[in-house]
Amino acid sequence: MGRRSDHSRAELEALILAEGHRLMADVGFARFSAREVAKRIGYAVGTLYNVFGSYDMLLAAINTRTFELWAAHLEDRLAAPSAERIAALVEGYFSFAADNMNLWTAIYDHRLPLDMAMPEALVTRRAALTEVVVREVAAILPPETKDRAPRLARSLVATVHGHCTFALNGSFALLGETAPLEMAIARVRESLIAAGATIAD
Amino acid sequence: MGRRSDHSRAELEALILAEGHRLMADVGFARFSAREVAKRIGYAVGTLYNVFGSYDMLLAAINTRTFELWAAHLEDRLAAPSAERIAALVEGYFSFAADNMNLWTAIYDHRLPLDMAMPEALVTRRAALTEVVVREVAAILPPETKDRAPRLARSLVATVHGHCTFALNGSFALLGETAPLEMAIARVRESLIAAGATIAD
DNA sequence: AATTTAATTGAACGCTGATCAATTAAAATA
DNA sequence: TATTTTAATTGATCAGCGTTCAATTAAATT
Repeated sequence: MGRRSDHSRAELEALILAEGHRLMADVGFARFSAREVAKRIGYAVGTLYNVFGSYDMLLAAINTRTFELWAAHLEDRLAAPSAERIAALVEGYFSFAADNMNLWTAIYDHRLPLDMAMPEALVTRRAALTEVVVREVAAILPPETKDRAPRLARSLVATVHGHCTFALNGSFALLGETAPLEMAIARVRESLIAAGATIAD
Repeated sequence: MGRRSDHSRAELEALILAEGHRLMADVGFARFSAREVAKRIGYAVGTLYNVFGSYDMLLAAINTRTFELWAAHLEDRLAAPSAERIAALVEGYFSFAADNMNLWTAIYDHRLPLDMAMPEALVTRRAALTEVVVREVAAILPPETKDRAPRLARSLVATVHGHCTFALNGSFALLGETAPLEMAIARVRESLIAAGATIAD
């Protein structure tokens, strides 16, 4: 068939994704552009559209990759926890966001058009992040209430997300708060203890 | 002086702000443009730049107005609370965001360049929102711990913000959560009770 | 009436996402 | 090998964006 480059379709997709992810990390959502990705990999803009279909789908793919790196980061922290596991989880949430601000921010900056659904495959890959938290929450809930872990875990992720957002966008600093991470950990502990969890320290 | 329109400088600023706010509500952050605002009020683009200095400052002004409407909405809910006051506050946070999605979202979509500080006047006006929450939290804390109200209030706002974000961006729905508001209220109550607050219901 | 002053303009610049007829080269066929 | 078919790739083109600033306009001053 008429391909004329060194790359198979799958390789090309991976190439675009890798360079797109790099560009997003470098310049952030507002300055990201498909043209710049194309220029950096030596292809024309049209090729990116052929491979990903639209700008939105390219962004969705890039952000999904970020989700996966984020989940891996959490697992890293849990593999050699420097604190109690729940605190390590919250710290991992924060440190990934802080160390990858542009990537992390892009996840929430990008919204698909209302008439455009996230492909099932991407949904599944993104869900892995929450699943780590569900597992850890279930592990410390009393056996008879473990079925509450999914809902509680999602709610705690939301709690941490809010604190992380305000920490990184400067809202906390503006209001004089100097220890957002400690605040987030405290709120999560309170809710877990209210749910009957047993936490060390 | 050489003004040639019907509007004083202050009136023109108010006109741009009003129309800009309307456009933001209509089309959202991604489709908002200074050119479209100019077209709608019958001025040239350059005039908006003369009045606001930059696109960023126009957006900051529009979002500050949204903050004020939001705070007013909270006070409305508190004036005739349909539930216990803290629950009414959380409900007010959610309902403003849900009823003004484009405006609410724009607050967090827009970030000033790192080398550009938010004007002090705007910071002050935005802070009014948090002050409502600080006041309500202080009112239910034991007298001897009222000095903890500011930090705790900010943290609870972050908690609610996270839940509201996930509720509106579809994260909760995607994970099967159907009652984000109730979740947020539960988390806030747990933290307030842990801090020794007395809450009705 | 002539001059000064300041508000307002809008063409120009370099960028964006998106499209799609034209081009290219590999694969299939004769 | 020569021809035809097929599909990957291109990039000019379009409409739009934020931003600038010399030129224009009209009000205020002299």
